[in-house]
Amino acid sequence: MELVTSIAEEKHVQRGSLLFSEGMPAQAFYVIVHGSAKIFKLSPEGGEHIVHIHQEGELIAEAIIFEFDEYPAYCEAIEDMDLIRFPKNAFLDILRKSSQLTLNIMRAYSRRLRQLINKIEELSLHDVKSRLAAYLVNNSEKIDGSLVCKLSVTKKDLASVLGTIPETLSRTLLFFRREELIRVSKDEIVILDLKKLKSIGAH
Amino acid sequence: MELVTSIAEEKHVQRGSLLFSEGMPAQAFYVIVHGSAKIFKLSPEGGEHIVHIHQEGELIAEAIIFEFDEYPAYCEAIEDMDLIRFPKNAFLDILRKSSQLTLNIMRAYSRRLRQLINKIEELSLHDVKSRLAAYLVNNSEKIDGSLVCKLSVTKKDLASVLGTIPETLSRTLLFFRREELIRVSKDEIVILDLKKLKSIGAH
DNA sequence: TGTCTCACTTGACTTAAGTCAATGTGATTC
DNA sequence: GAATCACATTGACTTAAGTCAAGTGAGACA
Repeated sequence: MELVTSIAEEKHVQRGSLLFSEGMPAQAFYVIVHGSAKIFKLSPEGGEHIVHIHQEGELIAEAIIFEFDEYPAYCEAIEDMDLIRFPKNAFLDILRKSSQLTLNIMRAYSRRLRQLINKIEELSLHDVKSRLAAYLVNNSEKIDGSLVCKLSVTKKDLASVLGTIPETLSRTLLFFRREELIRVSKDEIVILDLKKLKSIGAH
Repeated sequence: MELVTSIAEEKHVQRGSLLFSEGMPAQAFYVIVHGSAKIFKLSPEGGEHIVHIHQEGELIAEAIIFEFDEYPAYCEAIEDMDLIRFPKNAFLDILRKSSQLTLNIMRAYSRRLRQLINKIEELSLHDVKSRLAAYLVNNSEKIDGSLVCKLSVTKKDLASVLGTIPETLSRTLLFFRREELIRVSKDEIVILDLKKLKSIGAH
């Protein structure tokens, strides 16, 4: 583990700028010390689709260790980020010797795999109403008696995470509001009827 | 590696029967020696969505090594299968000692991750026409001068792989036929205009 | 050989969700 | 405080793709 620290470098990325672009030579992966970032793909028409949003403490692009010569997507800072950078080749050398470390990374892989499989299930099996309902249920926390879903990203980004567009998200939120399932304020959504949301989320 | 062989067991599964079901205790993962299988999820209405189709030589459910106590999806044999079964706990013990093996497994993980990310991109960024076109382009092989996509699965299953339904697949194939991009026979599709298909696939 | 059963196809209809366009809102900057 | 800019909302319209239903074709099995 000391070896790992010895190859690590600090890095800072400002909100709105790219950590890497799709197609760039992939020479390093990162851990977020502070801040957040979105991983996204661009459609030929320029529409972006967010594959994942990374928060503090998470690994970014660790898949490049084995598989990729180029980054397979874009990564843009949502907030200013402090990062630790791990050069790929130096890291691989260490991996060959260590064992517990590889186990930890594999655990991270497994988790990511599960998330992706769930996401595929959502996209192909459920409509936007269900996807939003499931998101709200899974991302809410109890704050003095009521369930609240903090909007850590803009609605535009949330739409992209859900595999839709801002207009549709807006309309779906409106629908939920009219049904009195939620109450929406600037940066949070209060859940009024968890049971109904859950049943919509399960479709 | 001899250790690994020592914990392995043979297993046979007949076409149409389940290797495991979603929610079953996950005590082992498998390698396909012969045959093929589909990994799928069920919607509440009973519709199935195929997440992946595994062929000879591939690992099945290796993600359960770390992450899952229960299988996260269904697995059904498409053809009769000969398998090698690896009990999870015995395998984990070996992993802790070996290093090259973990590297190989991680490489498999990375590959799977990339496939899933591509699939998410496809589902959320592209329509059925593009998805089918991309599938045909990526799954065809040159057989005496002409590009052919062997249908190793039924059209029903192919539809599910593409995140759609048989009716829509049928119509889309009809559309491609009318445009003279492909010629469809019982169990294979001949590609007549690769360039146009590619441009549709890229959307 | 017929019939049973699937897989597949095709048609008519419906609908979820996207596009385009207009307008509103809230934060930042000069 | 006015101006700007991106995000957000809402309306009118379009369309891809799903549902439902009817019909075709081909292999399996008695």
